Amino acid sequence: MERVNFQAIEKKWQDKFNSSKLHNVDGKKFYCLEMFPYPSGKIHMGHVRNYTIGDVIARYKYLNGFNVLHPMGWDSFGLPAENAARLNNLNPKNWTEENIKTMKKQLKMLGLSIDWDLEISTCNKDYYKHQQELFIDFYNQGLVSRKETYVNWDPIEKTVLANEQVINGKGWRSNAVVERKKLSQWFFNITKFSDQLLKDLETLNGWPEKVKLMQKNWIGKSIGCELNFKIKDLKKNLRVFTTRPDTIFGASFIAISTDHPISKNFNEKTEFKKFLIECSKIGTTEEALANAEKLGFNTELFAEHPFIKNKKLPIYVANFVLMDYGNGAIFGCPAHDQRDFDFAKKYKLPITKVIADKDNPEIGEKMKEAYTGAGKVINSEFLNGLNIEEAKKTIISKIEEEKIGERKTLYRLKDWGISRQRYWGCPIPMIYLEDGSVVPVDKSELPIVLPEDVDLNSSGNPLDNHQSWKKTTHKKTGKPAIRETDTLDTFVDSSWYFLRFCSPKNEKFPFDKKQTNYWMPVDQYIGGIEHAILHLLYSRFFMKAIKQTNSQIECSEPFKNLFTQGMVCHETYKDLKGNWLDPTEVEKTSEKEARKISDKSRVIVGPSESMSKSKKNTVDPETMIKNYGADSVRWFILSDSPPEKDIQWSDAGVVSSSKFLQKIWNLNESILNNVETKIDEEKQKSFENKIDLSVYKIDNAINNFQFNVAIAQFYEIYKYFSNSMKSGINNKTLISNMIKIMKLMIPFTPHIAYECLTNLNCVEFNQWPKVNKKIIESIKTKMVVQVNGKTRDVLNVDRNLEESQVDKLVKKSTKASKHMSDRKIVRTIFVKNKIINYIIKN
RNA sequence: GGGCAAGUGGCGGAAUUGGUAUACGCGCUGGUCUUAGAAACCAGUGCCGCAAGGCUUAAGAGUUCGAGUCUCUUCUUGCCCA
Repeated sequence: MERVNFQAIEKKWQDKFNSSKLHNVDGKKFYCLEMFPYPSGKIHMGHVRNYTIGDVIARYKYLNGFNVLHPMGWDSFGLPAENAARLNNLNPKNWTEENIKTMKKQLKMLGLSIDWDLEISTCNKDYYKHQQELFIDFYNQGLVSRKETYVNWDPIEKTVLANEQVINGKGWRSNAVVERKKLSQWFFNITKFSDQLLKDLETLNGWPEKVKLMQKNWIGKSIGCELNFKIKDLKKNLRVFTTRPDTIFGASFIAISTDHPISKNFNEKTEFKKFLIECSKIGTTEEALANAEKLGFNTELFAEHPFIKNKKLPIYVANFVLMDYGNGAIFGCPAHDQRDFDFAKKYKLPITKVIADKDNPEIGEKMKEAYTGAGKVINSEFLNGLNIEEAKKTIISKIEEEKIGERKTLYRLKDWGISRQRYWGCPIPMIYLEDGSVVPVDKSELPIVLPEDVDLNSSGNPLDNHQSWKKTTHKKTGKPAIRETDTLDTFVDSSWYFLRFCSPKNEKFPFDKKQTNYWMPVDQYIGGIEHAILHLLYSRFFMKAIKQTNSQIECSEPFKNLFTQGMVCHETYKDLKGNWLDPTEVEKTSEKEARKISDKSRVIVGPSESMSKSKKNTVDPETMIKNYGADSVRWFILSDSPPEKDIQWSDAGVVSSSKFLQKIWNLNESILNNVETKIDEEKQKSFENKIDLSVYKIDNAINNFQFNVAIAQFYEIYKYFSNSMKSGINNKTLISNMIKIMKLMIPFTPHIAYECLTNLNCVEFNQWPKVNKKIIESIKTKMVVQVNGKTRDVLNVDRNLEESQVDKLVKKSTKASKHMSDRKIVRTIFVKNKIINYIIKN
């Protein structure tokens, strides 16, 4: 048999793929989109997985008559370009463009069905010009604001990070401990859409529940109320927010944040200064505060309980109260909040139980921990006997009645800080006038182009250092002005790229309304779970903000269906000195053992982890494609695990994929050279039925994103097909059924599939085999025969037989009847086409 | 600490959604071919048992004619949030 020349076949078909589109003009539209890559240099296996999954869907939909949009672009602004440029003394633009060139070539090697005419790159001024326009639109709609705030300052990247970019108190990219710094920053007012972003999650039926839940928690809606506590000594009211107004009778102290205005009164006291130093040692993240020991400073002030006469609550400044949530003040109810409980124990404050706990009757100081479960209200005068929800309603009405507070909904979601003190990003189109006011630049002056002659080696923001670029004039007045030198967070770039793909060449507008309304929303979006919150939430915000600024856009949710694929993992290797080793430096000697190829020294085999450069456990896709062919790589990455789960990369797996494709190739060859034996009508019919059943199963599997299951079907059908070759089936039938199978393979391994189809003289390639439901209905089915719930026989019967017919067949078979012998049948359970179960008595 | 997933052979995993548990692939074992190896092909491969048969989906209980699937308890792992 001839060996497949993967490289030659792939080259031939890729030339065709690159100039063809998945357009069926009469078909229903289908927008298939994978998260676009950051052009870091080379593609990695994660990209291969992501884009292969997308390609299967795009090709599948196309073959089924859909008019498919399948674009690709580059998320090309960002810090790595700046860092790399500095290291190599290059311009970030050149570095980025080189990477794009390489990666585009690599993506093409995979045989993806991408329409490269739609390619966009966010660092291109043709793209960011429109982004600046959108920024101005948002500004005019009141969706942009400038605020002086504490920011998360990354000391390594020398930039501001969004809250979401701080992970465990460290920068998401640099891993440096984040500092607190006060700066004036630009914000998108995403919180104006908090409720809508939350509510519309319910309409996203095609999203994984997990992602929706994560977004819901991130938005963090909590319903509660604000209420005033009188402080007699200061002749002031202290306003607190609580989600548990039902526990008001259990209040035993008040705690305020260190940044609360009242705390400022103690700034001069040495005791308080000491306390502040103690607090600052703990750090600023919510996590650190939650885990830290609860610390308090007694102000020796007292607040009056609003419902218990003469009850005075001591006011503490506490380290676990945050100024930017609610009002920076809470009432402490130790019996029903663990933090309050810890605090009360430490400062010997009273603990009053106001919700009955059936399982733990202890009260007061005898309680071992706070009780946060359900129960009836006790010790609470007019609230007694109510459940928590009823009590909340009652107490809030009472509070509103007495005009000491009101119902209030609070969100955890914060406005989106978008200012970055970096060079390689989209310039913010704002200017500062001499009178101190800040205005947008005139739209006719867009784009505000990034200068290329910048000094990246001096410290600080290169744009701020660029004197001639900074200086400009205000178009309206002709007066001198200074440009904003911050650039936009790169998450802004990726928050609307999917809209730009609908009309990427439109010079006048960010997007053509007609095209956008036709293609949007994205029918299938595919990407990593790591973007479950940030990117997806920002994109949803953008869609809503754009709909608000542009009434002609109809879409309000950008992604109809979302699929989040798992990561690609590989074993990790270390030498005896503890240095990471690349898989290419290592040879496996057994399941758990390996040695270094160079000096045969022992290698420590570590657990399989997500591929990363730092652990050196990466596998280069290009090498794999060159060794085994793109189809083999695609086949393997789809076959070994369900796409939503992590996959273990295995070289043996790719080898076996490529072997299987070779077998498919051989099977095609032998069909073409087959010498017919005597035709057996019966066998021929059951052969055709079996293939039809496979069409159905594979079609089903693709629809459910079970590519691994679909591929298992291909293995089965291959075995069946090659075993049936010599058993009385005519050549015409063999060829027409092989054509069906090859068409089914197009989405998975397009090159070899199209090549085989050509060899089989297939006329119409691009049509998915019809799932023949009638034939599937007529195929014999297996009937399970059980006695007392235990399977005793399996009968191959016609479909839709009635109980009596099946019963006759069972009685004929000895296998099952011997288990019943002469014993009495008490009951028979019959499920059509599935099972018959006899219940017998001894 | 809270929330959400998940736990099936030596490994990755499948199970028509309550109806034959272990499909398919990897690995392993034996065989054919070959001077040898590789490749290819054939057969076997959950456990106990000569067999008939019995047992088996993290552990334990429950619902059901029937449970990997539903309910409860416990354990373990992963992810997210704090």
